[in-house]
Order: sequence, then structure tokens, then C-alpha cells
Amino acid sequence: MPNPFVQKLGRYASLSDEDTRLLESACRDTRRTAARRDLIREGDPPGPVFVMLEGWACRYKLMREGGRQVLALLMPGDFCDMHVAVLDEMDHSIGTLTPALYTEIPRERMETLIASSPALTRAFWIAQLVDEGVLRAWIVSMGRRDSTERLAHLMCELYIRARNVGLCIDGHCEMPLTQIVIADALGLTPVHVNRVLRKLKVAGAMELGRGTLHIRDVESLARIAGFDDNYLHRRLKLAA
Amino acid sequence: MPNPFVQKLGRYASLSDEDTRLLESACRDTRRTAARRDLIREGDPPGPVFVMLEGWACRYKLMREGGRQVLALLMPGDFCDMHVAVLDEMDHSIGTLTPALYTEIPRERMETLIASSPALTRAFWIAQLVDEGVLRAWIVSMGRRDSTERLAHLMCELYIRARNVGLCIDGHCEMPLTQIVIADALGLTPVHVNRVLRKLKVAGAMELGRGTLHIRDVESLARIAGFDDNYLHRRLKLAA
DNA sequence: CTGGCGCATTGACCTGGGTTATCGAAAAAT
DNA sequence: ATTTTTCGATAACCCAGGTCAATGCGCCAG
Repeated sequence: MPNPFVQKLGRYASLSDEDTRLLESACRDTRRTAARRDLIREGDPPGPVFVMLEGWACRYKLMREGGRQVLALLMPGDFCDMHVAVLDEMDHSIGTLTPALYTEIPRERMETLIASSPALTRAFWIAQLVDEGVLRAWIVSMGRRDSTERLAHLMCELYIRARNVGLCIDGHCEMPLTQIVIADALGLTPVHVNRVLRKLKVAGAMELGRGTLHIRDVESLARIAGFDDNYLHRRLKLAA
Repeated sequence: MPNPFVQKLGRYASLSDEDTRLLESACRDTRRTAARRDLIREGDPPGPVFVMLEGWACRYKLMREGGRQVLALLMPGDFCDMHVAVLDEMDHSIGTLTPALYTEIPRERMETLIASSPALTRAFWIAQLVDEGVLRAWIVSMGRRDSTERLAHLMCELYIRARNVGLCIDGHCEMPLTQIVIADALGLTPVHVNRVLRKLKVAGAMELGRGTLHIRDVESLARIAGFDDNYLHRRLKLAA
């Protein structure tokens, strides 16, 4: 099966065979973890760059009173923090949501990679900018969308991102998120996420269950969400 | 008066005289604008890097139904989007909040700057990572803090950032934000921002009026906010 | 095969913050 | 100087989403 890291970066710049080879060889040394394991914790000194190859993870921050806010969902192909190494300590944690396969690319290796080809440099920059765009889109969602729009918007985003790395087959894809994780990501309670999911199911827009997302009516879902994919910087071809 | 751009980057790496000179000369060519002018709009092709020298601006996104969400507040010393030029179009707008003085640094110039010294490279990376940290902190605020904590948290952040570039004098600083802008930033309504401001004033924590922020009791404000400055990647010395 | 635990589901009730409206005071425009 | 616009301050009312509580299901460990 194709390397999702290569697949993702390949969307942002046309990679030569040599670029591809470099990326693949940087992923040679893989590790497996169980679900709910932290790869790195808030306060830790930043380590290598993590690249997700299988399974999902998330960035998150724990609150004093015990709640948590998920800051980003990481799926295969996603990587974290090209440059964090220059910071003194992590300001958030990263943990797996499912059993996962990932690579750690040491900082020097990463720099060599970036320096080795203009296409790779460009691809990494774009990936970074898209990640920032996603952060901003989350802020927009939390600030100005109600719970239904918010959930629909997140599902549109995740669906497109998953499709970009080949994780979807016409209208449904693997999405191993519990309602609790979704609630932690959207700033809602699990109870309310459940209510909204029911509503979206009844509306015939989408269904989420048993780790799988089924998009029932893309148009309708995108309309509910007020979804515009410009922040992902690719043309929206949901119907494809 | 000192160049806030130099001042800001100087916090992140020790700049040689040569570095300082380079930065200052990149700011030679300045422009003035009135308040409420867009520097660039969503959908526009990305242009040069903007560096704020005087006055405030914000990144924002307009909603279909007319609302807007402020995504970041830019004060003197802040700059935007080192690498946006690689993207096809802007996914949000940037507009001034006050009359402003700023510089536009063309992309090539920016690249020369970054390439010209390891200290500058490092400083730009850190600035970028801190900006991302701020985005994440906003997500945490919107997801998990109530309106009072949220407003207090934003004021702590802005106070520290303003102090970093020399805009504060013991406990008060210029902060030309209307309650409407604050509401747009926090995902609240202006009416409610007003209520919360009154509450914080009565509590003796802070006062915001006539474009000026007065911190009345730092400890109390930070406690209300649940503020931890680790995401700004500098030691918190609010009392200094 | 069974007990336990995390997750999903649902109901009843409550509250933080939204909505709408009004008024006076600044500030900006002419 | 005066008109116009924007901003801040408050009050009355309402609802989206939180809170609390109870139940059931599926899965894994023993």
C-alpha cells in the first residue's frame, strides 16, 4: 500500500522519484503503539518529528479542572512540528487515539530532507500552512457556528483529508473517533454530540458509527456546515 | 523609538548588529493606512509579508450570514505569513483596527533575510511557532473556558505581548480594541463582553476603557483566566 | 462464559450567554 | 458647528447546550 506521507506531500508539489525515495527511506524505521498512549507530553522538551503512518492521534491540552481540549486530529500522512525543536518545551501533548504505526524523524534528518529538494521544501511549507489554516478554521467553528454546523464542518474536513490520503471509498471512510473525542475537539459535551449525530442522521446527511463515517448526502452536509474548502487549499471535489 | 519588529525578534534569538541593521533596512519603506482598511482580502493571491510598526490589525474571516470571527490580533512588531506566497489564495483577510504604519517586505527580500543569518532564521521560526501556539490557545479558550475566563485570558495574553514590545508602563497599556472587536475575537456578543468587563472591573481585576487596559490585580486576573504563559515561550514575569 | 468498563443513548432540568431594544456619549464626517 | 455614525451601557426575555442521572450494549480480560 502507498505511503500516506508521500501521498500527502505529493498533493502539494510534484515530487521526483528521488524525492519519493527520500521520504520513504525516512519512514523506514517505524514504531507501533497502543491506543491512548502519549507520544509526547506538555512540558517535555520537543523531540523528533512524528509522522503518522497508520492509525489516528491528536494534539490536546488538559485543563486544570480535568477537561481536555483536542487541538488537532492527526491521521495517516500527518506529521507534527517541523521546527518545534527550537522551542524549550512542548505547550501541548500528542497522544494516539487508536493503535498506531508511526516514524520518528530526527531533527537533522528532517533538515536534510527539506534542504535536499525545492519540491520537498515547498511541500513541507504548504503542509505547514494548511495545518495553520485548519487551526484557524477550528477557531471560526468554535466562535461562530452552532453545534450542528460545527460537527458537520468537522466531518467535511476530516472526510476530505482522509480522502486525500486514500482512506475513503465512495462516501464512507474509516473514522475511529468516539463521541467523547469529538466532543473534546468541538468544545461540546459527549451528550450533546450524541444529540447532534442523531439529528444529522435523521436529516439524512451523514451517519457515524462503529468507527466508520458514512456520508449520505454530501451537498446537504456541506450546506449545513457552511463548508468552504478553500482553507485546505485544494479544489473541493466531494462528489468525485 | 525602537523598532518593535527588531524588539520582538530580538527576544527569540540574540541578533548581531548586522542582523538588526538588516531588519531595520527591510522596514525602511513604510506605509500609512486609516483604521478599518483591509491590507489583503480572503480570495486574494498572497502578496508580500506585512510587518506592523504602529497601530493594530487583525486577521479575520467573514461569515455568510454577516458575522465575523477575528483569528488573530496583530500589534506592532507582529508580521504575517512568512511563507504564504506558496499558496494560491488567502483563506482569510487582514485589516487594520486603528490607523497604522506598516512595511511590506517582498517575498524574495524575506527569503534573503532569513537566509542571511542563523539567528534570524531561528528568530523567524520561533515567532512562527509562537503564533501557532497562540492559535491553539485560542482554541482552548473557545472550547473550554467560559466568557469571563476567556476575556481574562485574552487580556493576559495581549498584556504580555504588548509588554514584550515595550507598549506597557506598569500595569497599563494602550489597547485600542472596541468591545465589538473583542466579541468578534472571543466568539461572544458585544452585549455579553460588556457584562463581563463590568464584572472584571467590579472584581478589581482589570479595567478596559478609552483604548487603554489597566491591570488592577495581575494575580487575580491570571487566576481567573487560568493563565499559563508557556505557550508564549517566555518566562511569565507579569509583576515585573 | 462472565464480570467489568468504557462508550452510546436518552430524558429531565437548568443556566450562560444570545437576542432585541433603547439611550446617551464619543468620535468621525461634512 | 452640526449631523451622522459608532460605541458603550443596561434591561427583559429566551434558548442552545450543559448537567445530572439512569440504562443498555459491546468488548476484552480472566
